[in-house]
Amino acid sequence: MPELPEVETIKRELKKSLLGKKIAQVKILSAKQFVGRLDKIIGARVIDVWRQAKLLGIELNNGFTVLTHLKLTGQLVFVANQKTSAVVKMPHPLPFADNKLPGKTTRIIIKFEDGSRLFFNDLRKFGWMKVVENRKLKAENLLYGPEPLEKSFTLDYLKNIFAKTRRAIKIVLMDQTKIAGLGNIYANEALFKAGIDPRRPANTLKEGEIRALKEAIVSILKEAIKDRGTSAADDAYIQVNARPGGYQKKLKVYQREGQPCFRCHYPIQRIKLGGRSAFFCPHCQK
DNA sequence: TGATATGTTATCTT
DNA sequence: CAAGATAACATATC
Repeated sequence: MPELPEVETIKRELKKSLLGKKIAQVKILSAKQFVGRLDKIIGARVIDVWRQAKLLGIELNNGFTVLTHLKLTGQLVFVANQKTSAVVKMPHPLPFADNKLPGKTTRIIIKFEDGSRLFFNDLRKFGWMKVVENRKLKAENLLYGPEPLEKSFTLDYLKNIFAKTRRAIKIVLMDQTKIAGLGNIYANEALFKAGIDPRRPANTLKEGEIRALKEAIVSILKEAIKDRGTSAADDAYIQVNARPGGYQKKLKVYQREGQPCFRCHYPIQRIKLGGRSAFFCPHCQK
């Protein structure tokens, strides 16, 4: 599912594809997933594409931004200008989208003046697109903690937030108001790399463990971005060109229940934490 | 067939 | 009241 590295990958590709393009038409096939005034974006040009946490912003030249959250199963696929607007057959299998564009999970289509199209597919309809005036974006920004790949993500900050709660460390890692962009895949992977049991109350972590965890988060996210994200089993995530990412080959614990730990060969366990699956090695993670 | 998975938010509980 | 826990959302898959 799209977490920080996946949304970052989408952002980089979209920026290359969309900069300067003028929105000509928007087809909304699932009304509840498009929020705000459509007339505010027709005729506007894309001047920037940015990411905060798992949120994507497409900034226009008229003071408005199209915010997008992919939630669990959202996909953004860009198809360059074609002569006709007929259905596109994709060269690579498209998870949950019928391998056609538009497909049965296509919810919104943004058409640009040059004939190119951006398809927003979403099997489960949890994702959304929202037209927001730039000056109202600050309210959205306040919802998120520091970005793990920016300077504000310091050891002192982590020591501080962990000391204040006895919630399980994995739940704190996935709390977007504390740290921006970590979801189930990378929270599990980072805890394995740092050798920390996901159930540990956050306020019991020692300074050395927090340092190791911080280092694990940063190195794993960087590596996953380099590999253009994780397209795990039954996962909707694909790149803007519809190809899968590559980091699923490097997963150490996520979706590996019952398989041997790469470090000690003990079977990886799966438990429920806060209603979500936690994968870990009981032997290597204390 | 009914449980399961998933990120976020709304709502309930402690 | 605030922190923490849980339900709700949609829908294909097993």
